[in-house]
Amino acid sequence: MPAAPRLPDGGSTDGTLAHVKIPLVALVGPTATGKSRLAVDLARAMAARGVHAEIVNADSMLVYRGMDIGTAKPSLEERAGVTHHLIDIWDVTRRASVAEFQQLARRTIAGLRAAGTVPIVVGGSALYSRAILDHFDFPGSDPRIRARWEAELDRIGSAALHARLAGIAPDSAAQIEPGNGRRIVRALEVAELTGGHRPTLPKWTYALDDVHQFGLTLDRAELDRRIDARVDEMWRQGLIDEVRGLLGRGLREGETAVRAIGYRQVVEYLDGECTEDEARDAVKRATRTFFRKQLGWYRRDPRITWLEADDPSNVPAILAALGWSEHA
RNA sequence: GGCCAGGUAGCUCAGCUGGUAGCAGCGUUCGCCUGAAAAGUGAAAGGUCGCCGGUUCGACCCCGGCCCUGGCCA
Repeated sequence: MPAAPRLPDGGSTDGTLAHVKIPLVALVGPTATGKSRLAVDLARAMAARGVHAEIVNADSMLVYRGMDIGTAKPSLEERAGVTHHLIDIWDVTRRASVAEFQQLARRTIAGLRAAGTVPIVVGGSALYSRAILDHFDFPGSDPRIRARWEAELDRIGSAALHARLAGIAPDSAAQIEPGNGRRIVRALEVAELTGGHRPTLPKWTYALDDVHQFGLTLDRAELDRRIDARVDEMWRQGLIDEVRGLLGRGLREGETAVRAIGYRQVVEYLDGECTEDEARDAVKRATRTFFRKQLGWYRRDPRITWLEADDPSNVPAILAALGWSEHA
């Protein structure tokens, strides 16, 4: 049994945590801004104050075992002894699911808090972090129903399927563009499953208590440069070999892992669809596009406190925001 | 030096045997987003069509000259 944490506000610990508020820190923001690093630094800074903190991954691709280089997964050294949850939990053949991840993450967070440990949720997958922190209820899923509608999509096309949806669930149809086959299929699945309409994005209200969300930001041009350098570094570290190995473990059979930036393009190269240089450029481009898309999600969230990437005062700033000032 | 091909959106190109250009691809910007989300999807902004002159009612497209690029021959 670990000892009850000593709280930085000087409060006495009597062995019960019922009266203690354990905050949740969430670090979000675009890729390559140093979220993982900051999370570890923060956890260690907390540890130095006698507060135990652990990291909960909220990145859709770090969950896959063997996808290390291309996902910039923090190495054991980089984790520096801080416990990370929900990394390397699935094989690449497994189809990812936000709803399932939400369950896992919430359970993990609840467990940590119950033990007096501060959860630091880190990840650049906006839907994932929102599903964890916000009011998200997923209506359920049925593979057979899904497969049937997917087959129908292949048969008649998205526009025609959209028309079908309009007849079944007009509200859902009105929210989905006729070209968006994937979402149309899902809406039909939900309609059939529940008889109702699919839910839409919730307001900016946390479902969990005492959430403190911080976003890392960086000048776009600088981020572009950083991404180029990082992709080159991935190549040097052997991304292609990593992908080769994963192909032997069924990467191609999975539906989500193969879509990951870096992996998709290298698979295309290995399939002879493009040259190695073209693949590398494609990875850079895709990553740049990706972070712009991430920015779109986060900059709309009014709850996020923004921090400049790599600013050495970020850790103290976060601690101060939690009310744990330096000389408390 | 000669010959050939070409100089059209930020990039790669399409186009018209003359009536001021393309829903093009990539990029950029902005938007949507509840079980694949590093996914999926919608829209917008970008061009004095290498330069100068000529022919013509009118030229990006025809003619002449020049500049530049690539290739071939010397």
